[in-house]
Amino acid sequence: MKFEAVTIKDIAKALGLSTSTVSRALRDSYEISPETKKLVLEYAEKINYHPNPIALSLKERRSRSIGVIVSEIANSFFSQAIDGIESIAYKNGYNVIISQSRESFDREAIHLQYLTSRSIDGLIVSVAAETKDFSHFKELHERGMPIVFFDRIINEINTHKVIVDNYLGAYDATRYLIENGFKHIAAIANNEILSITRDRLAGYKAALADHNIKTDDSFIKYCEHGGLRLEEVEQVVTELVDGEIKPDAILALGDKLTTGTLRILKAKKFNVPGDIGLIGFSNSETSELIEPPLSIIKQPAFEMGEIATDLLIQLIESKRPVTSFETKKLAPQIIIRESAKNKKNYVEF
Amino acid sequence: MKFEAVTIKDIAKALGLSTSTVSRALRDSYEISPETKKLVLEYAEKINYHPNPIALSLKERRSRSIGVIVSEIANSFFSQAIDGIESIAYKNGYNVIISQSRESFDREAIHLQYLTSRSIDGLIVSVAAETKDFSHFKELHERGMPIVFFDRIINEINTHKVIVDNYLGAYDATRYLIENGFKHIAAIANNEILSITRDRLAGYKAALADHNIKTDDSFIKYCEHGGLRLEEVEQVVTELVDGEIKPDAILALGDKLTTGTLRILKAKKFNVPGDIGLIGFSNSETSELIEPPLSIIKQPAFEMGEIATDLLIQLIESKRPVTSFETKKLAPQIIIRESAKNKKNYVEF
DNA sequence: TTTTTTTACGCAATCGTTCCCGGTAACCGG
DNA sequence: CCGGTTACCGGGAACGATTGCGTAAAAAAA
Repeated sequence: MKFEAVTIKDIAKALGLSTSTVSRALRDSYEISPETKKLVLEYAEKINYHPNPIALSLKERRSRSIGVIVSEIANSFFSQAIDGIESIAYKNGYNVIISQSRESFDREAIHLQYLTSRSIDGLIVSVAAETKDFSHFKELHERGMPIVFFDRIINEINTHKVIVDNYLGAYDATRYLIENGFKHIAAIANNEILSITRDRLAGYKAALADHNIKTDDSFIKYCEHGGLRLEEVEQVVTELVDGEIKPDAILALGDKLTTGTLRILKAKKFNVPGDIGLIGFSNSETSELIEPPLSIIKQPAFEMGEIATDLLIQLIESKRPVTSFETKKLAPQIIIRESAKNKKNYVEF
Repeated sequence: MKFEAVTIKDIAKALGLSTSTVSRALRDSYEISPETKKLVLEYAEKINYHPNPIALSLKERRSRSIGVIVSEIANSFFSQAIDGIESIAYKNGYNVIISQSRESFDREAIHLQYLTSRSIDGLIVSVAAETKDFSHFKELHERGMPIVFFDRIINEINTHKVIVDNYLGAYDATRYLIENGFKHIAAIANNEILSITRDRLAGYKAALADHNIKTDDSFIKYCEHGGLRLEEVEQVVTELVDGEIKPDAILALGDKLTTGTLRILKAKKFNVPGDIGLIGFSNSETSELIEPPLSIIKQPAFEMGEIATDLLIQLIESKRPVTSFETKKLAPQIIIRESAKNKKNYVEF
């Protein structure tokens, strides 16, 4: 399984030069005569020479590759974000190594270990739903690994972060529901410890409070694995609709939770929004094709990936240690469709 | 931005041994005494030594990474396939470098160039819709690069391939439509040159022929970019519904085409399946939530990714040149829902 | 005790590049 | 003609790991 072999040595030998000269000629050094440069360049072109990136990595002690850890690739939000990551990385000559935690702490730790042992230059992470202990990230960060968090961030680690205004997204969505006549609004959230859960629930509660609605803790449900398993969504939805006070609307605080909730509501033969209104965070490409057309809080996933990667590459390529970090907060996009419209305003598609 | 530095030399120095001895001790060579081994192993463990994969790659002339080229990551089919690829690659200690052609021939060629210059050990490809000239793949393959094609394959190159039975999928879907009373079935396909287009259209035509329905060429429409741009879908759908004979059902032969067609039909206020029935290839996670619940021909994307990766790794790690190749053909899954049900059998969800 | 065989380790080359030192011309001013 | 630039180029040591070969000391055989 040999594959090509043309190295700087081959050029040197063929042209009767030393490897140093060839190397310098290729890098356009001033101490090489124009004629020699031309000679080398032309010959290199002719035999289709390409510098061996592995040898370069070894020499420069950098791999020009960045690691990415997300919960799952086959999720609209993350695949769009990866799209953004990949595009910026490519522009800067980096490649991207992706791994999936599937919301599991153990898998996350293993992949983290694996990635660092593969000598990556930096890391982009959206933490797993299960993760409550951040010491593995912390230790790595303290040892000097550039890390950028996005979406699900960690306050305990001081580095660049990229998020949407989760508070605002949840606040506005909740406000919309209230202003459209929904009175009993339940929330289905991810794991309680997650940054996005905290921020989004805060927005939800604030909107209720601002409209003089008392927050009912039994109206807030958590899914440990972020709805990765439909059973947990079924569990909490069942609890909600079987409770003494049935909600008339649900705010779903995660991609999988939004479609999952709709799935369960449909299975239980509830009319949405007739019986229960629904709005949720989602980056699904087909949200408007869904029945009923889904009201969503959409994150600029592609852009988030781009920004995170830009920040990471800045970190990696910075000459002196970076001490001041920023948290980029982008605006979510709220799209109201039938699933969150009040019965009296409801129009058939 | 220094990050760790513990090498075999550090161990050697600390223990007063030579690097060769340390290396051999770590690899459990028989020529090292048990005591020395223990010493080295324990110290390595203590200072958290990990072999530098880049140095290894240089020495062994292999990078343990595989390249993947797909049209876009943020597409259910491909993200599921990548999921499968990633899982097998990870199990075998490979990492995966992903790039997107976005159906463009030029981007595909550039990425191919980039990937090979990054010294990958092998390649998994689903070719871009635009690609009519396969010489870049051919040349690479002839120079010894292991390649596995999946989904959109190239007959001209003799290597492992992984596909679904596209003929069967299209045949059965068409047959279903016919048997349910649809008479004028149009097909919307990808670029004409694509393997999946050829196979799927062949299945479509065969089903029509087997039911004594004449194939009408004006009923077959092509989208150069596989529906990546909604305009091209709009264009062909418009042509179909404005034609002298309006189809009463549409078979969409690609992920983006299926949802795209539905989008356009809805925009044009057509009732599906009342006015026009619809079935298509799709791996969308939300197909049953869509209005109307979408009938789909689903590919085992994850499994395809797994198999392709398995085959590729076999190729890479084979001692002697592989000369006999196989084309794995998996069964598509046909899921019939309301969008393809005849009016008279149609039941409201 | 001497010779042979093991045992256990070190030296140095290698993978493809870069880059620090030199070194050798040619050239120039005085 | 000589010292000093300048322009060009080569040698060889890295980067981190593996590995063939050589060899000292210890163990076994004679």
